[in-house]
Amino acid sequence: MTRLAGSSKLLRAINESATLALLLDRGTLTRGDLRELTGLSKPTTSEVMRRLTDAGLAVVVGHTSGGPGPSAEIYAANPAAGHAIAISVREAGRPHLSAVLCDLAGAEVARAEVAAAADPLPAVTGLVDDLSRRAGLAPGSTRLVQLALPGSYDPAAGVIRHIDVPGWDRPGLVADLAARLGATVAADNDVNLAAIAERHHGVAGAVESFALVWFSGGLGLAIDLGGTLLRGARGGAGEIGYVPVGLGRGADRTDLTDLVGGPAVLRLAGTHGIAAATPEAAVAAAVSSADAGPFLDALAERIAYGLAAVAAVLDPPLVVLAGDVGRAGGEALATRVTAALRATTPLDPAIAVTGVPGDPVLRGAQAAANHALRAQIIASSAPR
Amino acid sequence: MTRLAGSSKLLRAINESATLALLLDRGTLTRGDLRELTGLSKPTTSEVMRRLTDAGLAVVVGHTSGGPGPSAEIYAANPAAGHAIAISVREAGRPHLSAVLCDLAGAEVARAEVAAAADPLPAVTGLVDDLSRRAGLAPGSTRLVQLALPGSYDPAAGVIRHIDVPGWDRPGLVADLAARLGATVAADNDVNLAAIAERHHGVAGAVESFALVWFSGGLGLAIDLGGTLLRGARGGAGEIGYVPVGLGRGADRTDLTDLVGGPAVLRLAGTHGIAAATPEAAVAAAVSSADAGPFLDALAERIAYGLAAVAAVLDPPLVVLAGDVGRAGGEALATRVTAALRATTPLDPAIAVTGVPGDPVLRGAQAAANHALRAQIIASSAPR
DNA sequence: CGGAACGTTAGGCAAGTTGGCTAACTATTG
DNA sequence: CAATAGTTAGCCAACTTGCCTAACGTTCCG
Repeated sequence: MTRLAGSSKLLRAINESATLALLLDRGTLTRGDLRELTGLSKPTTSEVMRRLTDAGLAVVVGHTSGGPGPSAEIYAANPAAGHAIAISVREAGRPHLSAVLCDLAGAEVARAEVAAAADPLPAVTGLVDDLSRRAGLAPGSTRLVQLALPGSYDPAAGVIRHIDVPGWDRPGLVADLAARLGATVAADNDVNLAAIAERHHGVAGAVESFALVWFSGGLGLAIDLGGTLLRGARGGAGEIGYVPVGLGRGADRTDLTDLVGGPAVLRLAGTHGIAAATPEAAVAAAVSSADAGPFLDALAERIAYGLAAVAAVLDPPLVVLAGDVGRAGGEALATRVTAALRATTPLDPAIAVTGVPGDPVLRGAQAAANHALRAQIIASSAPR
Repeated sequence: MTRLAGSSKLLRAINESATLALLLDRGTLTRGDLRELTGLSKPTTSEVMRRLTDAGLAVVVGHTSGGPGPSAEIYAANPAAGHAIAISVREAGRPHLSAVLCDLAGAEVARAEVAAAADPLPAVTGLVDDLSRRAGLAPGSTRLVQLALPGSYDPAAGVIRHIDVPGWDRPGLVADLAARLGATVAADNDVNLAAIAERHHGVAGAVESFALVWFSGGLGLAIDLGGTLLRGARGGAGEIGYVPVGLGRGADRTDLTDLVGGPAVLRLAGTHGIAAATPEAAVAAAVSSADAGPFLDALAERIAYGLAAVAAVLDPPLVVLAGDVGRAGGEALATRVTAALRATTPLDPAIAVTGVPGDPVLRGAQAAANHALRAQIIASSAPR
């Protein structure tokens, strides 16, 4: 609980934050709208807007017309009041960075892709400077950088774990980046950010909670509980590759990675006479061919096994199949998984295919960056 | 986000709530302490305390002495400002209710146990009236009733699911109770409430999050994430009895209940030559005997299998073994489970035995009731 | 059909209310 | 006597109510 107490300054700060938050949420509002939404009086609303525009946080974007009376000014949060950069990091032979610079309104201002050098520090700072210059921003005016990582970030220890990209596992890297950039640097798992994209741009817009299963070379799970992501003790929640299958021990031991990890999917495709270079290609081939039902059925059964364990622990109303393999499987795979799950357990979450177009990880990072930037701007409008 | 805006009245409400919350949290405080904690000035602190005492929410409980200057008044939240009742419901041949009435400070005022009639409505109202009368409270002065149920409550549908106690599955029962009692009625799963007890009185006081596994006749899991419990889409989170074991289908299918449910534990004990009437008796016998290692090892291995699935999804820093069987197993079982888990998975949550004495469900319900009552009182001190 | 009157709405200004702060003062106790 | 608890008085900041002006669309009469 926020234990706040204070005097008139606090009141002013509260009212300004509330007004700015409304502008950010709803886009454009007139003074009259704000008056109704905040419950404040006309003079106060005017004063608050005067302060917000003076501070460069709000701008007049138009005038009403058509009705009786004078035209009212339409306000919006100033899109240029802050900028954030989302960076997706992945390993593709060498470190590869995709980045988007967007403004406070969430609009994309600049975009870049680089095959980076080994040392992350100059790679990221160079990318940030490049984007800022191309967007015509003063260097250092980016207030927030969101990293999407193929690993898990432990903020308590300040270290990125389980990451295969060289140089990125150095302790203190995130803090060093923040110091060098003069910006807040947030870091999160790529699958978690894909889940954020799913909530903003995909099929999970309306649900209270959902779980997103990421099938690709690796295997991952993101758990969204009412809009906040579950991260676990050391950022390790959702490592469902370790879910055990059967009671085997030692060499006999089997886990979910052995069942539906990338190599396992390729092997399964092979036993059904489907040869492909990647698991997603194998699944795509199966979906488009006429007689590949048995392969998909077998794969769905394995996926359903993993989902049964997840559903028994979390009981999510919706499970989204994502990642290259999940997307390639499409509705054909989703309906088979649903059937397999219903046949084996009494739990019945809805199963859907990801609805995010393009690069879900970068889109999710962009959404997360924008969200954090808004929170930062709202908080900064209320000093102390 | 609470989007609040307002005038001086809001300020006063904020300051009063903050002060009352501090009193509830810290027990006893002088005006000077409050001044320091809230940052308010001397006259304002006096005014706030005058209002709180006038409203009967705070009382003077003593005076400082020893230092120079006049003695300062020591304030506390008025324990009699509100009362709550915790009721644990279970099936024992016939419906059985255990109840505790406690005041705002959390102190027990009265206690009752009844083997109740079939209809829950008169049983509960009778119990509440009886406790109130014995505590010398005016009828209807109890503002909050917390129910602990061997089932899951779906607040959206207003129905208690998966409950074996006759009469308690009637739709609308909780709302009817609230109307008849003129009080807020909260309902929660008994294992969830045992987890709350574990946080307040047991071994989970300091951790950020933990999972509590309940071994008894049935099998349950409570997930505490930073003090809030995960409940799932339809209150079904933690139904780990459904976690599948191996890829069998149909009659061949095995789940965790078949492995570590009460009957399964009894059977396992039997194969190791231990005969007992209940699973907890079997485990207790094994722990106290010298040569029952093999049984405990086998049981620990099965438990570790279930925990591996839970840990892969949630990555909790701590797992507490609770319920009759978990408590009977004690440290002997916990160390074996730890070893078995380390041997099979790379995940390494700490494993501990429940540290809650007495009836953990009722204690947890009492803690939950007290917490909700405090929130209610704080909220009611800030009108609108 | 054109223009003036009317009603409606945006926004500003002035006076009044509320709540909290500072500073000075009184009272109390080791 | 020195230090501290608590009160009183006056001030300030922020919000509200009520009223005013100006702008705009509509309507109605000449």
